[in-house]
Amino acid sequence: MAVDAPHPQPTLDEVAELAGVSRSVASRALNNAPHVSRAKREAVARAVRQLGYVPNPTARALATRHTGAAALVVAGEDPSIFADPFFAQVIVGASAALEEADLHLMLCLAASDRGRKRVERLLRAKGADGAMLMALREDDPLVPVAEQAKMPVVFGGRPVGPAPRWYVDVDNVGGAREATEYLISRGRTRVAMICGRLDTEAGRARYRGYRDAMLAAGLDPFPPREGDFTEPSGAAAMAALLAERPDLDGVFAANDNMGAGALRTLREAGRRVPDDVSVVGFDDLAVAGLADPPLTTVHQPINALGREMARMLVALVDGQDPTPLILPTRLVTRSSA
Amino acid sequence: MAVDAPHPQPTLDEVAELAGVSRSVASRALNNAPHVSRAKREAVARAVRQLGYVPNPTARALATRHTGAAALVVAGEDPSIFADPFFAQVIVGASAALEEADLHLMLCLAASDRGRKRVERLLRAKGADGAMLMALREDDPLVPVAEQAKMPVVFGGRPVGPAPRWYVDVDNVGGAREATEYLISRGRTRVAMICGRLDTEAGRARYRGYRDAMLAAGLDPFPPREGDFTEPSGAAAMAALLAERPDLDGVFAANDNMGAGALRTLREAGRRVPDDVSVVGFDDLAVAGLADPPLTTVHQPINALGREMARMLVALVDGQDPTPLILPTRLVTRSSA
DNA sequence: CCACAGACTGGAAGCGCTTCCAGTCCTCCG
DNA sequence: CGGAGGACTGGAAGCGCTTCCAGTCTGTGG
Repeated sequence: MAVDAPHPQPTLDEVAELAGVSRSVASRALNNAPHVSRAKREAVARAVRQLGYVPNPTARALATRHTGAAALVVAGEDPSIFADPFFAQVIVGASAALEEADLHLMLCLAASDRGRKRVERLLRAKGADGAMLMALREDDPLVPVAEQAKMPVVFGGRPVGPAPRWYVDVDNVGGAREATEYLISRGRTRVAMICGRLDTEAGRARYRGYRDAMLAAGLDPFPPREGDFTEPSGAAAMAALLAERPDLDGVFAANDNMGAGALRTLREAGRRVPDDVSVVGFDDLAVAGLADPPLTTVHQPINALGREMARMLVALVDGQDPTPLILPTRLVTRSSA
Repeated sequence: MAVDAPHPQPTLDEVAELAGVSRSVASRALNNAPHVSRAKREAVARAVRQLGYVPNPTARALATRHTGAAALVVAGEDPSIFADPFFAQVIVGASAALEEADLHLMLCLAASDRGRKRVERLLRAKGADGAMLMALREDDPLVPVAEQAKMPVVFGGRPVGPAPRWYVDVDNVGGAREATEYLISRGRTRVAMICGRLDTEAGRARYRGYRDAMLAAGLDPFPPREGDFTEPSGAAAMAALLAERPDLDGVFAANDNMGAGALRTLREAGRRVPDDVSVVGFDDLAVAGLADPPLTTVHQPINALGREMARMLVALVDGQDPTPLILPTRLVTRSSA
């Protein structure tokens, strides 16, 4: 039963007074730290209940120098990048892991200049205990910001350039290679690739995997045909590819969205999938299963990506020094190849 | 050029000292408050630059009693509800509006018991300046929590039961009515509905709109056939419906996911869409355009929903008293009906 | 019976910033 | 030329919590 508190928001002092102990003891009791007798511990608990006391996180943060929050910043020059269900899954994973460490999640969409400025402030001012950075592009203005950060930073997906100290990534090269090898194993020899943006490491790595597999099989890799990870860009790339190389018999798309776009173009062009052209995607998002025909694709553990990023960050905040992590991918065969 | 600061993290005191002013003046200069001469203002600015000073948000929060953050909490008993791209769009809208008010976004996925506990703490302890609540179900444990909140709370979508003081919602009834009327106008007379969860207000309202339209046209509304807003549940509901009423010629699905599921079942059952059966969805998410055939659906302004929620919250934090808002929907015709 | 660990305790000093308030210094008007 | 306003200024008191530290109070072994 709630009792009217003297103040709208009771403070630790009032709890201490009601419990008949000093503020120090009350504080220790609250954080169940040692050096508090059983009796006082209970008295404090009682007072807390009676007053409906909840510690003020801000004050605690100021005293402990820990905010109790971790930031997840999603870069990209356009906020709509966040509409990709990929991020939602990362968030679910990260959120669960942070919850275990009792950290809150601050989500920063750093698309605009203003947004980036705010992230910079946050990182330099210790507005959180740590940060996870995702979707950085080549020469992303957030890279120097990350270096200036006054807190640990974990990258989700390596940025282009030298690998950072801490990151979690997915085996993009291996996944792309496997996808391409699969197409080749199905007898495809003229396999094109619709790349993702080549100013992202994922985009590059997936093309590398494709090229490696093609070369290893003694086939000619197609030059990179760049899309921007969206469905329309995949459709457009497919159309261009078809015009240039009408004889192609396989396509590896750097993600499912573009794969779905490719399927649409192929359908409209009257090519049968997989009979005339086989298609493989990457990501294994819902769209892959919904596409027509359902898209064979490279599954990446997105949820785990978020979870491991968060865990790594928690370890760092705890003063440990975790090692980078690369998560495995796996081919999921459906009917498009 | 960065200069080594005396402390790893310079404080306002050091800035003041370097600028040769008192801390009060430095503080005022920083927040460009009045009563600071031009000269000192500049001196402070110079010192800030020289020291690379960034104010500590926590200390500021403690002093001002404003955290500078707003919480967006997504209820639901299963974290995977968040995978619905709907939320990503809300976030993009809310994030942009919060950015304008210079508030950070804390994202709380309150699916687990533990998660709810943390939300409760956050709301009762003033861990943020305000909160936006979404996806509450009937008798959601978060409703009482919201009432105890020591901060303004805006609801995204009315919860079941009495309307809260502040909310932003979409015209679910009107949208559903329009969708149903459209089906009827296309000559459909045996129109079934695949409802969303009826323990949500959106689920109920959309069924109400459907029923209203049917009755107004002198047709018999089907009893509610409940799904849970996912694609498989839509497919299952469609199968059940087909078994029960093989003669149906129209289906209104309470969202696009279920609409897509219905399309799949219809295709597998050999029914032609829209020739044999017309289908209309709700949401106008990407899946609607990607479905086969592309889904006619009720567009709801999801981005605006997030934006307006955030704006309303900002107004409340500023001490204003905004009025609830209901956003209009609009029918988007594609080829499924 | 006394000295001494060791468990408790509470006073006090912060954490870094805002803001009230009493004072100082000008300037301008009557 | 005196005094009333104003514009500035900086000292000091918080915001609510943690934590160091010196002191108190046990109980125990010698």
